[in-house]
Amino acid sequence: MDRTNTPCGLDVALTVIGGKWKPLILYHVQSGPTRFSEIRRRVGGISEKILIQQLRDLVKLKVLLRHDHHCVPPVVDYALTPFGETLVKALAPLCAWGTANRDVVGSMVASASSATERGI
Amino acid sequence: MDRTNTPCGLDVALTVIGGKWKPLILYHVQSGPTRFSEIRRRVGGISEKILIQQLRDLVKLKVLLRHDHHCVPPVVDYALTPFGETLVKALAPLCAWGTANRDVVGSMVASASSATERGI
DNA sequence: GCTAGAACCTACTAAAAGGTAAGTGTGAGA
DNA sequence: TCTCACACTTACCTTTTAGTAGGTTCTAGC
Repeated sequence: MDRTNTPCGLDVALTVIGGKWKPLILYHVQSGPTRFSEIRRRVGGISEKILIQQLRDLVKLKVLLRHDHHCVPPVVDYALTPFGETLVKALAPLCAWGTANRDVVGSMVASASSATERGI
Repeated sequence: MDRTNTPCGLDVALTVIGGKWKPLILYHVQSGPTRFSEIRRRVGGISEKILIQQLRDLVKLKVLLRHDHHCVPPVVDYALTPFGETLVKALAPLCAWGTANRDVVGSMVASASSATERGI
């Protein structure tokens, strides 16, 4: 899915934060370096496989920095890069919008799906 | 995919603008009421089925307003609602971020995929 | 010795999203 | 009459994304 060649920058942004869990990961990592297991606990409901996959994606995109402490048992933490911080800053208004409109959107999603379930 | 019950508002926002084409649709509609065929031409590369699906989603979420002129051959246009405009405003910084970082992200996506293609 | 926890990996499966190709009814222009 | 454009709909297929269930290597604690 190459969405990096359109007039609208949102496509670029969505290649970075698209997916079910990436925004949540970013949200829970912005407070500072966070360990893998800590992210998993905070996010909740995510499988390890998916979490690793998404973290790797974000590292490849240079949004997150992976810091392996090279000890046994393993200790690894993830933190925002400066680039990642610019992204999080750009994300803030959208996050606020979502928070302000959670109930509105939630009820509309619910009514839309119940309507289609009833075949309307 | 219910993402409307998390501490982070981004999930709410992504239920609205998630998907391959929605941001692009929003982008091309923000200038004023736009006809279906005009949106299709502007977006480019989208199939009619998907465009209709996405437009319907956005109408259900009360982000867009569908105006059917009830004439034959059919004339229908889509415009942002006031609610949709608050969303577009919240989206602006992210859009700017994407535009500013298109080349950076694009090259990183490219190098990441070529790396995996080579089995690295 | 046995278990738990750390941070992963691998195969397989399920669900969601997107895409293709066809068809609908109508009227204006060639 | 024939075709085109309009705004869709339907059935079917492919791709992408997410989830499940197992395994690995190592150490500390019981």
